[in-house]
Amino acid sequence: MRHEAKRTPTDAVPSRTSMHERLADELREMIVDGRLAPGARINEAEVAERFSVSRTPLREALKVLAAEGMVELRPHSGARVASLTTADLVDAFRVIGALEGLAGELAAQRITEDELDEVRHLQDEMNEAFATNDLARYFHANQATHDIILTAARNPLLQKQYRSVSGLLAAARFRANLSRERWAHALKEHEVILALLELRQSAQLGDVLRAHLNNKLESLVRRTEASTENAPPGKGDFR
Amino acid sequence: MRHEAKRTPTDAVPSRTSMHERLADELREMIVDGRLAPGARINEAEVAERFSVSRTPLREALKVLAAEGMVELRPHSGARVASLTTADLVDAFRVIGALEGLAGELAAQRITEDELDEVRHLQDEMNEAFATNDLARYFHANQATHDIILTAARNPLLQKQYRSVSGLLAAARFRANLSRERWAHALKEHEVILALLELRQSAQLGDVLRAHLNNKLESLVRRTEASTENAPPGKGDFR
DNA sequence: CACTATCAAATTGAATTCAATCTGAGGCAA
DNA sequence: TTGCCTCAGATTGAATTCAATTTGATAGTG
Repeated sequence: MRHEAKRTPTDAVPSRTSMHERLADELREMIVDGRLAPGARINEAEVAERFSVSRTPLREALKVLAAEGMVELRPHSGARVASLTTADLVDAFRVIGALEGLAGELAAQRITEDELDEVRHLQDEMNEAFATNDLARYFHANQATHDIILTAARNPLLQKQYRSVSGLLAAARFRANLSRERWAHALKEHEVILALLELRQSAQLGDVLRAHLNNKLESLVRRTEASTENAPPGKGDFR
Repeated sequence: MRHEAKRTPTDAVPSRTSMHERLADELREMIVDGRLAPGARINEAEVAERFSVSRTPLREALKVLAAEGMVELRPHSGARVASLTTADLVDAFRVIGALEGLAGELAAQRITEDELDEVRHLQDEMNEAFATNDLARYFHANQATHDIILTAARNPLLQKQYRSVSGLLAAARFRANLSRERWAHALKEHEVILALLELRQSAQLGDVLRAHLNNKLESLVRRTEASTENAPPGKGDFR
């Protein structure tokens, strides 16, 4: 029955998502993009004040982030942005590898022609980035590619798990600073990935993606075993 | 008989873990073992009353469980125990497969002799269970085996992710009711698993475990495509 | 000087209170 | 009857309040 549509005052009305969810999203973003550094203390009163909410929904958000591993909660002490040890990083890489392998297997079966086109385009972009030595652009196109694969897998749970772990890695400010050599190698790997997607070789793509991530891991380990760098504590604190 | 000077120790002592954590654990357990059925409504006041706490920590626990996918929160309506569609089940199985494959790869490299002994013992137990047609005992030994593998992988993040997804499956009351034939097949697979663990064939074990899970998935799909069974709503509600 | 004990201020944990929204039973008109 | 409307009670969402614990500064002691 058609009744006169109610007004939907989009900005006067309390958003349709709950407070704690928006807070969790916002904080997660701040952690992932580095505005909140690993180890940084999170003072409930301060953050609540900054977001103009009470501590109640903020604490709910912190609990969720703690469950995701983004923050550490110590009883009666506060919440801190999680700071991963090198071992944690390696663990996370392995899990990401397994998940990305599965994503590849599924994507090879399910990717659409449109999505394949996007991947091809991103492939070109990565090559250009390599030619012009534009690392940032390469990283961007690289991540976009993996994102398409993840989407093409059509498995929401996989997406959630992947993004969760990938967020942890991003928060750790891990940056695979490529040698020119490894960069070229990665490009080759991406060619294979695209080819296998086009050929819809599910199992092989899974293997290649697992290997791809393993390579990244190896280079990470090699780099880290020399320099044990820690994020300067207190940086990015809320106070 | 002496009168108790204090309340029962269990609820008087300020436990080391926070309230919301214990609540989340308790509720998760209730969901996983079926005391709370999929789709069951969770009334905050009732549950809070039952656990003798205020709604505040309970709501925190519910948020965490929602993030894990164990409950669904609808704004201003209540929380319900998540009820997975068949598609969700398939998705979860695939993710579990990927994670278990990784666990196998790592376990093959890291399992201790003691742990191997445990696996051997459980192997015997599974065989006996098969001989005596004791399904419950088989399931138990089977899960214990996978648990050892997961432990032997020495990757806490992997463990967390695995348990999270595996909890979802358990909550869905999925039960691989084995035909005698598939049961025998599964036993064979377990022999291979043990052998590869002993031989420390990492990659092969990964493949076998992924295949093992895929087989389970296939049998699930085959069974489900005939009968679309839904849990009776309202069963196991808190009210 | 190093080390410990102490205690007020700061901070977190949880209960209570208040506000917003939903649900469902009954009334009413077609 | 059937369908819609209304409104009170139930329920959830968030703020506030109160209690418990930690922290850090300070003073005292060997």
